[in-house]
Amino acid sequence: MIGRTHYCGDISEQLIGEKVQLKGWAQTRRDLGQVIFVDLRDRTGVVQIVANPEISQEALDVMDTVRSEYVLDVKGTVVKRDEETYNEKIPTGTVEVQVDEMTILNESKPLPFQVDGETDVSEDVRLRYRYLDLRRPEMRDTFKLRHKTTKLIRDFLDENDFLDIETPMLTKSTPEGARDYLVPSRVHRGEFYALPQSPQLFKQLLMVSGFEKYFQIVRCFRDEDLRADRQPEFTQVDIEASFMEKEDFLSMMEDMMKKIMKEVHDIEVPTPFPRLTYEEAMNRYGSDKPDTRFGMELVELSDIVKDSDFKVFANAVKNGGIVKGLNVKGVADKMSRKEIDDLADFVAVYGAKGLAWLKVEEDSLKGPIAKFFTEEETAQLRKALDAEAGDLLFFGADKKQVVFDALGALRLKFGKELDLIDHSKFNFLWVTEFPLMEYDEDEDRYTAMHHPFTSPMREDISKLDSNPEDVRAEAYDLVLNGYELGGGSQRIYERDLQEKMFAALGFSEEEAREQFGFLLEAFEYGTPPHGGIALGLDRLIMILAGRSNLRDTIAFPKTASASCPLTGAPGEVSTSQLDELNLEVVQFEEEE
RNA sequence: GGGCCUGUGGUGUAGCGGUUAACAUGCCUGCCUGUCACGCAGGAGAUCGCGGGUUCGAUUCCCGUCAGGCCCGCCA
Repeated sequence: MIGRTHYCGDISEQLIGEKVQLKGWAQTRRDLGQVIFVDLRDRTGVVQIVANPEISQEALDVMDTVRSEYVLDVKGTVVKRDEETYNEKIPTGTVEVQVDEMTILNESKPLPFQVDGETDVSEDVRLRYRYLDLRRPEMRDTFKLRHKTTKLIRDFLDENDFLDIETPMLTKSTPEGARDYLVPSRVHRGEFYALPQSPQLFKQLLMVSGFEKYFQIVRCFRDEDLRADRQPEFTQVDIEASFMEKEDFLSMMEDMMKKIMKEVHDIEVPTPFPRLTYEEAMNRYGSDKPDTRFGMELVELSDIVKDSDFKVFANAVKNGGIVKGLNVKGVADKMSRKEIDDLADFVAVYGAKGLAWLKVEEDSLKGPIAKFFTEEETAQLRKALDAEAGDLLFFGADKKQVVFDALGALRLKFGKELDLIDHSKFNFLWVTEFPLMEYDEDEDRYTAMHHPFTSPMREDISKLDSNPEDVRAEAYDLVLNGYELGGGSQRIYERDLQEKMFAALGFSEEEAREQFGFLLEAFEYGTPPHGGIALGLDRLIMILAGRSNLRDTIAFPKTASASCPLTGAPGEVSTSQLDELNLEVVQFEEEE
């Protein structure tokens, strides 16, 4: 090591008596007059250094001027502490370094917030001074974990013959999918590059190229509104393989996740991962990314209530919708009428027009809608919902999607609030058999749920023309603890099937050529069967690090409005820059 | 695009139609040879996000706006 003999975190009882040289930051100073302690921190940890006049008056005088976050160069001797002065809170707490000689390499202004303390600082301030925020051990550890994970992924894929190949950041805008970030071209006036939403098309071209196994840990960009688990630029582990059977591919991905869990958390994740079809996931959890760390599944009740006197239920079924129930165990007496009524507002954001409920008593159901049900219906409801006295039952009756969304969200809300979630669990699962396409009412056509190159399941191909919404895709999402970690699919590689797909999506051959011509052309030159997946690395790290905020896993993230408090991005540019690009900023006014 | 929440010394919070705007921590000065979130004594530090309105009087109530957060739409 140059300039230092050890890292702070390495100082241990093995080194007692040795002269060491350390460099780092002064975390806290405790000045007792004739003896001064400083906790010296580097990226490995903290060790106490001590100065007193018996060792060196000069060092003591320097220590006297040290303040928080001064950068120090310390030479001294490792000594064992008296037993009654051990500090059990730090790994180096049984030893300390007696300072012979100390240089202040740099000073620090008083900090906008304390680096050593808890995270009781607003995120706004943390992001403005991100470089200080990142000094906090908790943050440092997250990025060590991130490095370790990406290294594991690279090593694993390398061992499995995958090649890391880069793809362009400046590429062509395609109309499908998310909104693109655009980059104006100076050379080609009036034209724009787009930053990639993912390297999807390029990785398929690399399959045509014959690389057979490709991966990349790559930045992707989507200009859509943000969420706690969404950033405008994010990192994908992008993987594609030729000639691999789907089952082999999924099992390899399972091995990769298994290895990560073993190395990072020393947890044995059982493989193969459980699988749910999309339909089953929606029916049981009201979500295509179910959190299976707790039960409380949705219960199908349409058949029981389809002829009931409660018109809301009966009509929902009559109009092609469904009725589902959710049994929240044992809370009937813990929730006030107002708390229950407020839940109607909670589900309203998902389009639910109300939230029916019943309290379960020893031999009856109680609540405003109880009177509508016959004895037989009541008995069937109790049985279907496994209702016991003290339970609170909620019902959703509407179009399928509304019921799924509303009850799915309600289930998660109760799961969290009733503390039903075992946070030591890592529940991986595959969700399969997604619909190939969904109807887009705005555009009045079907759009690909994944993307237009996702292969339909063989047995559903015949339905492409007649019942496109019933065609299932050869696609799979990897879900962990209620987060979608990533999604992939087997791709279409046969020309006639691709044409059928485009036709089902309402593309003419010319339109398809126009938008994806280069890929279609490539597909005419010997395309191997292939498929792959893209995993959200930031989300994976977020879950591994036990965070609920994606920003904590990204060194320099953006705020919810996609700006950067540290750099001030985005910002205006000079008129000469605009001139070069042949761009003009028009005055924007509120539109009607 | 829509909804909800937040904005008070550097930081984190309290507060109220009329206050000397409170507390903790940090900062500065002094004292202290075993602290470890050291302690003790003293001190400095706030146009209460910004603009407008209501009012005799607004940090407090109302409207707008900006910034941040969460959610729906959007996004795989």
